Amino acid sequence: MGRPKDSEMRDSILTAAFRMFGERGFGGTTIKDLAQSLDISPGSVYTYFSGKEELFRCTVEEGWQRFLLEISRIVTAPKELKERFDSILDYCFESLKQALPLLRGMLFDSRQRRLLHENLQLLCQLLEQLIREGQSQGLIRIVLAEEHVRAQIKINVFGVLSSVALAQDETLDREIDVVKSAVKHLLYQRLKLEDTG
Amino acid sequence: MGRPKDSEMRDSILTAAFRMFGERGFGGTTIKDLAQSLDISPGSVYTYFSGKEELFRCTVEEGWQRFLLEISRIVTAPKELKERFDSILDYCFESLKQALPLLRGMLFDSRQRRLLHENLQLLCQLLEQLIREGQSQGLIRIVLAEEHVRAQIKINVFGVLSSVALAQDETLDREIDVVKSAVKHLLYQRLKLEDTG
Amino acid sequence: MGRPKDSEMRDSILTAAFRMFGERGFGGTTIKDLAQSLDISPGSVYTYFSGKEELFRCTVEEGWQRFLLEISRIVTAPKELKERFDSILDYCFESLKQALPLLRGMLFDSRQRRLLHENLQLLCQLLEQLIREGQSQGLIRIVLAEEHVRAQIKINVFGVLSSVALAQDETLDREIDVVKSAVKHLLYQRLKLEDTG
Amino acid sequence: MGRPKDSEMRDSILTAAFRMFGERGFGGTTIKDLAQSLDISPGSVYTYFSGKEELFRCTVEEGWQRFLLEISRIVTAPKELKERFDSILDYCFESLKQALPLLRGMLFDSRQRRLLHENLQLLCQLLEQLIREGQSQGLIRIVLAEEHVRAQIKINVFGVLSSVALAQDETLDREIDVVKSAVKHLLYQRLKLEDTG
DNA sequence: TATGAATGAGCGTTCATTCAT
DNA sequence: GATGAATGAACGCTCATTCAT
Repeated sequence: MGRPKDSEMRDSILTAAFRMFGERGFGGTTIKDLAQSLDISPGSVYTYFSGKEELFRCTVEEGWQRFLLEISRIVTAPKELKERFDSILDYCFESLKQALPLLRGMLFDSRQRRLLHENLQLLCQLLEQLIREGQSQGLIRIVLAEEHVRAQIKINVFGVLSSVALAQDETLDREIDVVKSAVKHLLYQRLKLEDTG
Repeated sequence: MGRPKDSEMRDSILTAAFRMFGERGFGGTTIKDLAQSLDISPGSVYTYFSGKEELFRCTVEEGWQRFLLEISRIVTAPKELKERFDSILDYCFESLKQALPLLRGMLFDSRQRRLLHENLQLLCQLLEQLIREGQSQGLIRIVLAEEHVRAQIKINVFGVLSSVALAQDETLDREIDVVKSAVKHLLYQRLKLEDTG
Repeated sequence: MGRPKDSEMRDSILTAAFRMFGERGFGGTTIKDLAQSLDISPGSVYTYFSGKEELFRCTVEEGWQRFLLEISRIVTAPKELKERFDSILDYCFESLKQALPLLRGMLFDSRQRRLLHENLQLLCQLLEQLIREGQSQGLIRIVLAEEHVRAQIKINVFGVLSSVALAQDETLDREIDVVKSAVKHLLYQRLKLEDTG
Repeated sequence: MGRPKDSEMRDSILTAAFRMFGERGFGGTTIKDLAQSLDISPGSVYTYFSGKEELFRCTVEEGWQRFLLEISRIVTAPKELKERFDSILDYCFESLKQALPLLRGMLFDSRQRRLLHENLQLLCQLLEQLIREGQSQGLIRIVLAEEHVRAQIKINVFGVLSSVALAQDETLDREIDVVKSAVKHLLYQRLKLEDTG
């Protein structure tokens, strides 16, 4: 009996792809280099994925689906608004840290632009839902036109992502901390919540 | 042989490169296609630039230098703070519209990450300078820690750029209008300025 | 390890190879597909054959040997000349129908040229033997130089094979009928035999 | 000015392709080997042909068109029937000698089967036209059903081609002579023409 | 200077073959 | 014996770069 075509190697490839696509982008990543980094042969990649594009898509989709599902879970949880905001902030920045290579990979290839935009929009919608709830509970300090609220959410979400994604690796952790802290302040100001961070 | 200066051809190449890098990204642009669009031979490109990478770098740098110089000029102009903010907003969004292809080219290629980050940081610094001036004049409503101000500038600058860059072409103009309007509102709130936009 | 003899598996592989080489040619047939069609693993093929080339050679040889043995049996059977010619025609065209895929496989791969030529020559020799017998019995209408007889046999044998092999699949059955009928007429003319077909 | 993209190199490639496709078939010919045989780089082939398939098609089509045009010219020439038959025989076998590599290339790749069959059918039609003329002039000894005449032409044309194409190179010239002589005899018998060959 | 045909390293991908299980 | 995941050489093809003209 040959070795099982189970998920061990497949996961190894996804992990390595996750890192390499992030470091070099889609175009900058070659199957040969990817295989070499795993000490396997280029051909082996094709045992688990039908091609480079599919490998990228799998790498991306799995992560986003898990992420958005969790955010959705937090948004609809039967908890205080503040607690949910805190959870989301924590989870988002934790995920950002972990998924950064892949997010860079998406940012760095135009073919993935639509995919990234759509997934970020879904995140914005979930956040907007939470903010609307806050407004209806009278917790939102400043009332803006719906369009402006939406735009500010978007600018902040995209801004956090891109400012972190474009940061140099040496300053990455500090960048994330600073950005997270700033977002928290902004949020608490807007929501009349006390800053406990 | 060095690069001939003051050459019209060099500028033509930069202009065509600006457009093509933006439309197709770095990897999607071939020297042959670029040359064909100018009715010159591929070899001629190498008379003015040592290679594709340098051409990209030059295309980017020239644009950014012009842009940052103008911003700097506005920041230090002997005018009311509000007027200078308005000018900057107008000029930034106008430039964003025009330079979007190239900005996407930078965003979509990991090799250009550092370059884009550095230039955006320079823009942030100029904006921060203006805001500090507003603070010292007592025009800033809410006083934040220096670090938070800096982070919020960055998030907004990067957020504006990336939300526009990732937008689909069909919704681009509307996206820019909405984002610009939202940024203006935010700014005027913070600066105790009256919204006249 | 050598080839196991008397193995059912070996025969199964040869049968499947016969069909697949014919349908897709040598280059178009992959060991993996062949194995899949038999619900065995690619590696198992190598238990019975040392490689793809040997498998092809074996597939071809076995068929030809069976075919030529039967032709030889008919030629030397103690029957009327006409009856033997009729039997040969029937058997040849029946075999042509069945073996066509493989014959195409041989025709469509230059590596098999010699093999095909040799086997067709053997068939020609058997037919010539029969015709010589007819000549010696005074049944042949026109006496040609030995060389011309041999050449005409060859042209007809090769012509029948290649005109059928090159026919499109939709017109194949009709092509075979027409060619067989024409060959029969020719033969009966030459042999002063009555056409009863 | 660079070197002209004129027909010299293109013709060299066609000539080399003609030989190599013939020797090894389509699948057996690699662009790298082809280029090496010409002492050029693989990439250069793509300066003149968009790919391997197009190169093959060009190699084939050019030859066949020239050939069929000449046959057509002979068939319709204002000359004696016998003279035209002689010319055709001479030209066909001369062409066969010269084009053999390519014909083998077509025979040895199933993708080209239809192309070869169609072109051979066109040749058969031209020959049939000539034979019909002979019949109407009362020069044909034996009258067969139209279908049988057509089939016999086809068998002979395909038979000549394939018996020569499958011959080993060492016996090629002799094979061609013998086959040509046999065809001539057959033809003269049928046409009540005197054999002067 | 300008040219553009020639170059050749390197790409994604295929598949006959091997060998640890 | 049978397995099938792993292998890696080789494929067709691309395109940044060079250099004879």
